[in-house]
Amino acid sequence: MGDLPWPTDIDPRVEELVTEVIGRVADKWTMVVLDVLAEHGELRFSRLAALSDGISQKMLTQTVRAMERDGLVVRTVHPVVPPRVEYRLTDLGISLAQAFCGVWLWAAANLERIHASRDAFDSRILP
Amino acid sequence: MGDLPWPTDIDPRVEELVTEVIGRVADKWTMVVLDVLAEHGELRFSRLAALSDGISQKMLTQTVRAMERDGLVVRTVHPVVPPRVEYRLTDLGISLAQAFCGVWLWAAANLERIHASRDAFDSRILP
DNA sequence: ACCCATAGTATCCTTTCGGTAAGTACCGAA
DNA sequence: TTCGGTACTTACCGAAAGGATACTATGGGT
Repeated sequence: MGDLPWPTDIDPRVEELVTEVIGRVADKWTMVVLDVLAEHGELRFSRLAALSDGISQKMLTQTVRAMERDGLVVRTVHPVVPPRVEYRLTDLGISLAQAFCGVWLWAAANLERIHASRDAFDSRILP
Repeated sequence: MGDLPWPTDIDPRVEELVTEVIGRVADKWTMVVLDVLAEHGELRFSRLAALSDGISQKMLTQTVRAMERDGLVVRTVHPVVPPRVEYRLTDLGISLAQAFCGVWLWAAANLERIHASRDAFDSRILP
């Protein structure tokens, strides 16, 4: 085994950093926001909230700030009243969205297998 | 905008299910275990624990059980004493590992950009 | 003088996460 | 008879995530 199509001989120090970055970035809301911004381009806060189904204002602010810090989105504040703030992906954010595309497609393609497996597992252990 | 290289016209009901699956699967420990099993093939519980750096016994049991339920790993119990339990990825698990490969490579390739962005962000808002 | 809209903060509170530590079952070896 | 080795399970507890709600700042319109 170990013959998967990617390098396995990575510096463990780098591996640790990568794990940390993935843990940060592979969060539910980050992926949703990433997806929404990838599909719709630049969006204002309230529109982004409406499109990110189920997110709370607090979580959206938090998510989008962390993404800005990581260089995934740019946040443009227009000094007007009422406030107008626009969010869009950076090149880095777009490249991450493309990387996640594989996971997204995998999930879509295997939805039924996963649910079938869950049902089988549950009826195996519960009466 | 919206000209990203994947379909955007998905049934919202499916989209919701996909989000749920991704949320389930894109968990820190699941990704670590997935990676370890992809690299090492079949492993016993204690070896898997040792290779999944930083995980507790409880979390490993929990993670691996959820993965079994979702059909990502098979758990083989050998009825011997002391107990011997082996874990390996299913085809579904392997395909997920491959899908995440893109994210992994992205993280490895952009580590420095991310940390640079964080440093810049932090020195911009903190004194 | 008052109201509105937007993009937040701040606060409270509940749920979940996750670590430690202890207990369990089993049988063969000493 | 007691010990050891493996793979758990259970109980407990503090930390952190995350939802709901209320509050803030601002200036233009009426």
